[in-house]
Amino acid sequence: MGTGTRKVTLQTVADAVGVSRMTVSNAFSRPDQLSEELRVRILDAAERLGYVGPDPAARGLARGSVGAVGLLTASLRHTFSDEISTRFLGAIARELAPTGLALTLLPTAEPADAAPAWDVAVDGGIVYSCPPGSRSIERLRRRGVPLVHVDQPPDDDALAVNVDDRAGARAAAQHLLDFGHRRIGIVTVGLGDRAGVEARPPAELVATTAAHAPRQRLLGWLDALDAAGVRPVVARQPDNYVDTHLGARALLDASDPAASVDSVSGPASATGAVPGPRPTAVLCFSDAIAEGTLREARARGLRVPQDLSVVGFDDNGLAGWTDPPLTTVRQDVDAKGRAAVGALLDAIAARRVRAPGSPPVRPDGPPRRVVLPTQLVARGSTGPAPHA
Amino acid sequence: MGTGTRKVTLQTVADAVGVSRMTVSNAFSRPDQLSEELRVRILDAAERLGYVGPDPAARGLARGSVGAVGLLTASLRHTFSDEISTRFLGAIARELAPTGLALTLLPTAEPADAAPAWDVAVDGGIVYSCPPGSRSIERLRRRGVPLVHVDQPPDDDALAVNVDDRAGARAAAQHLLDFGHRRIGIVTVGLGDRAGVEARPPAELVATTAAHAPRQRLLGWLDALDAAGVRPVVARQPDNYVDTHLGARALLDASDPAASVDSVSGPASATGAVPGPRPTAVLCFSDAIAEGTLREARARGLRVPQDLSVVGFDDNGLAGWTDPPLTTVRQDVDAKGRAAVGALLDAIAARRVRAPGSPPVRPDGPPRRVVLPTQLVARGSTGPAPHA
DNA sequence: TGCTTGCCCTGTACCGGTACAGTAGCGGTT
DNA sequence: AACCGCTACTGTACCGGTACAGGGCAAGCA
Repeated sequence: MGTGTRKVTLQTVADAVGVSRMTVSNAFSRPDQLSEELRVRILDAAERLGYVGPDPAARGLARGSVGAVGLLTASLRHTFSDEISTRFLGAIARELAPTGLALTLLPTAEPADAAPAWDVAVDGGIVYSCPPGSRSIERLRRRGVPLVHVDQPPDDDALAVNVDDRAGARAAAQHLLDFGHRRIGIVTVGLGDRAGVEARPPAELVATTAAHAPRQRLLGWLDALDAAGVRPVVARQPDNYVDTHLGARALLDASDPAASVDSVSGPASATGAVPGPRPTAVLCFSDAIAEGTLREARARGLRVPQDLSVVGFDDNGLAGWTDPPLTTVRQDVDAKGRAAVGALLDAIAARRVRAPGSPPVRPDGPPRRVVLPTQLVARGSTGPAPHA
Repeated sequence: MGTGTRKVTLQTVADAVGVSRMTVSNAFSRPDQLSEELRVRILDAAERLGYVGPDPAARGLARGSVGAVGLLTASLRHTFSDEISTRFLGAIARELAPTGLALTLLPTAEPADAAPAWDVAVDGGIVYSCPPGSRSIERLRRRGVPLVHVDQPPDDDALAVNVDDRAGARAAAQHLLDFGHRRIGIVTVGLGDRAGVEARPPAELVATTAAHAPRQRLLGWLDALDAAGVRPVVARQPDNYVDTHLGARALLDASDPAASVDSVSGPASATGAVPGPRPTAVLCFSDAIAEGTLREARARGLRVPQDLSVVGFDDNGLAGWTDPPLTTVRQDVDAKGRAAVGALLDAIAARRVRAPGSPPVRPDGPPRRVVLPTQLVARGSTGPAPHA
């Protein structure tokens, strides 16, 4: 108990038992490398001396792997607010659990860049809804850490897991068209932080939308609408997880029942979105926004789906419980997590056999790229277009 | 490009530039230790050679800190399903972001104990709703890693952040009593995985409930109910995040309108919960369960609050949006996260000045222990007891 | 008896950095 | 000229482990 209590290390235990340091190491990390009897003796001595086990940092350095995978995501605030992101995280955690790997949430922000190049050791990384080219990602890539990109625009040869957002959105829009809707609104994100209605033409909106999912969904909606000659009214929904009705409010505010402009008249009016008759249906970026739209509709005395059809996206846990239950596009978030973790574990394993610090290129076969399907789930929030 | 491409390290760069290894290290980690001109030269050379920066594992070992804090939680599946846990995680992440520290989700499960003592390096840990005495926690504690316990039963001298669940629950129960309710149901978790009504006396239920929050809330409810001589009917809600109505269903199934037993008759009937008249009010462990209870009530044609009052707990994001809006007990999850991270950062800082591997005991002052208040939020889901 | 085999254990050589205590040079006092 | 205090860089000594290639020794086998 003197002041000179040096840190207890493998050596301390080795000396106490009278074996080599290596044997103590094996007692903890490779039980099959020594006799059971000696192992027990060592473990007892360790317990007695207060040795808790190999220091993870040192082990990580020596082994070249640390037992953790990183999650790179733009904003964690964001990630924990959105139900789909959260469920995705949960799926990852669930997949990782049996492997014993930890999940490290890496800060991508790098607030003051002056800060020391903070960097945490990981054996692999999942890049999720993260602006491509971020410095953290680049660093990991160059270091040869296996990365899996999820819901990201296709990068050069990188493992990727994506959802067929575009096809899902297309199906959603087609669903409305099949019901006879011709005046269709869109409420989506990624176009700015202030709610409002877009005057810009759709093509420009696509170009403006940087984030992957919003862009793909917009593309999908437009695929179907363009083919039908329908030009939608697009409203901006702020990236805000409580006021999910603001986009719908802007959309419905913009419609002037007195106006006679027919939005079916095609892409003629170059002025963009002008006040027109109220849409009879709304395509929403997410179920959360769709739910806000339902609230907004109710607040205005609009019946859903008689007066207004509403389509969501994701099929989150609430979609089936709203009133009316939400027609939406389902994505399998669990499958996404499974695929991501699976691919990552494969890549980590492959790296281990090949070379400890080998080049980041993958000479063998094409990079594994998964695209998960989406599926339209028709519920009660959509119905035939009302007679004009 | 030859096969002999050795790993690029500090030394590689040092040799290329013609300086000592230490100087290269400083160029990355302590820019003020060398002239700007040389630093630029070194950084350029590093870039050219493909050196990405100090290896985090090695740096962690040498520095004694890795730039990450751990989150120890019983089941991550659990943690990501519950909105309150999720928001707590978000709050932690938000607090951590400006510090540049990563958040590592440590697996507490240790499935096959035979697995190598998986252990990831962290500078500190937050223990959240985790069975006390878990091996991972114990290991970190003995290693001298600062830990903050959140929503955990008070441990021996450990930093702790708690919420005054008991007072909140007491207030909730008192609120019902003030409305004249005497037949009160409780739907809570932690009593088993099958929905049903408890026959055991309340005292035993308290003893059975191991998890901290469920126990404290139960204690709080009973504080008020006991004082009023009311004996509640307790229903078990499985720890299940989709079928949140099962507890309420069991509770309401158990009530037989024909029976004449009056639960106000005090703790006389030693047989425990017998079919009695339907409760006029329900105390729920969480808002999620309260929401399920609202659904169940509606499905049975019970009006809330005219026929049945419902109280939740937590004041989650949905509580204000249900129909009717939920009376609940608010806890400030953000404050909880802030307090936890604050205490942890203090402890980490304190450890650094004291000694790198000093004893885990804290000789100075009493351990910092925070208890955050709760607050009853009365909304529309509670009202006067109906006339019998 | 001699040779192989396999089990246990040990010695050496790293893993890739950082802390800390110098040392050299240099402009400026006294 | 001796002394001082700076700034800029260097050398050494770790940080606490693990991989891998032996080496001693008893059992198995011809």
